[in-house]
Amino acid sequence: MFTTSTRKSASPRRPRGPGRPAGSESEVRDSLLTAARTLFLARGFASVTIRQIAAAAGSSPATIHYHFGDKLGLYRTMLEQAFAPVVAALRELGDPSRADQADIGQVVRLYSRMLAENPWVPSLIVQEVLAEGGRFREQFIEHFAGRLAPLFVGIIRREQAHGTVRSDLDPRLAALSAISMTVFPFLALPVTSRVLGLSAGGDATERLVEHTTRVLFDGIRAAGDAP
Amino acid sequence: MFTTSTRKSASPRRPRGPGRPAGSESEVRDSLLTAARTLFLARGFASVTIRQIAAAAGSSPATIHYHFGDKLGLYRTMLEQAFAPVVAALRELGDPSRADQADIGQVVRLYSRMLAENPWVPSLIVQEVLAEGGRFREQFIEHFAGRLAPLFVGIIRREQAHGTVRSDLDPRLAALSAISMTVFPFLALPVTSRVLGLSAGGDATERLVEHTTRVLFDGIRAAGDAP
DNA sequence: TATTTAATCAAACAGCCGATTAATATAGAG
DNA sequence: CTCTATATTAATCGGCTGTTTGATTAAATA
Repeated sequence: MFTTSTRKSASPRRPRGPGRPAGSESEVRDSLLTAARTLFLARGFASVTIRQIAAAAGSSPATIHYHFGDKLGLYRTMLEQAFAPVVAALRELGDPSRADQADIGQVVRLYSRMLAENPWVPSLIVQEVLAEGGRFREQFIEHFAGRLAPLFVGIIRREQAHGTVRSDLDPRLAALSAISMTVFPFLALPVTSRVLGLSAGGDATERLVEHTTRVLFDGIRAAGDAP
Repeated sequence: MFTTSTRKSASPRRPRGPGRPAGSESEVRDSLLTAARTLFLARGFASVTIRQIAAAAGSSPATIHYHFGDKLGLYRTMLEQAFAPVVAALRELGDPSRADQADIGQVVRLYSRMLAENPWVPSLIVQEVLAEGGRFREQFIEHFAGRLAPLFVGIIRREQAHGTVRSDLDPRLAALSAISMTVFPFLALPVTSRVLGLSAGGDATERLVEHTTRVLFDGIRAAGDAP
């Protein structure tokens, strides 16, 4: 057997190994972010290891440290990237120039569609916002809930002044009811899909939105029934 | 200095150490369960270590293994004990002899009070039922959601037949709306307390229940407004 | 009283975690 | 062509995890 024991750079295409890879553009960073997105948003920050992410991306833990410093740095970078379109979509909702024209039904519809199109948002809210010790609660309150909740309350107050919403309701509780009916069905989908047979596809979402707005505005009581 | 280097059992009351403790009744098992209850239900199964539980109970990890086999055994035993009163309270609700008399308002009130009186239930639902990989989802569906959801739907169907609930609603979606408005406010309390200034005490709970039933039955639209 | 059984803990174990180091290989600048 | 900067990995580090072992002490039994 002709063994060449000391091949310096004998193989022009190593399958894997240390050293800068051939090719000018680095694709490893992006694939790490993609893998992190999939795993973090499905299973939460704590229960995903950087070894799992590196393996899913076909890379190594040290490369994560090289590009992102540490696990939290990767998480933050991934979150910013994932949230960018959602932030953009919701920013126009908070735009004061059109906020004083929006009605609750429109807000509910917009929010529901956002949740349906980004199924990882409910998962993130459950694992990193509502759960004790969640690593995203502060930012979520500062950037989203803290702005959207007053927006909701403001819209309801305005509609109460216009006479289109009953004035015997606490506007904060009315906002809470609207948010509950809008958000909870997406959080509880893993359970309701099995105990109520509900699904999540585009058609089901539109039916849910229509139902939610109807119940929110008019309730479930039969018309002829006395209050 | 008179040093007695080999005292065999010189101290009749050691503060702590190996060996069977004096006294016929074992209190260590109970204190372990109490500590596990506090820590598990606040922070979830995964992020609590058995060393933390043992330390909080003034015991040792090996004693946990002796009484409960392993970490999951302790968790299960604690859950059964904690859920016993809740199971008992909800069982009478599912009792067929009175289920055909209950109306949705009563169910919402009962469920809300149960959530308010057992603040760890919302925490458990978030961390171990809704979260991906939660260790309680299957049991929760089997013992609770799987029975209560059909109960809800059944009540709504019956009230639709009686003409007290509008018949143009999908009863499953109507049940979902009722559950959403009942449960979500308790799950989201860590957020809503800060962005809406809501609290959780007994008075606030009663106001919330009254508001929820009102919105659920009659909606938020002003009476004079045309649908 | 002698022996077995029950209950407890300190110490150690194997395994996984995030993070670091040192080696290595390419790209690009001078 | 040489040298430095960049990008990557294998191997390792200290630390923490759930679990196990063995010693130790009291209670129960005979």
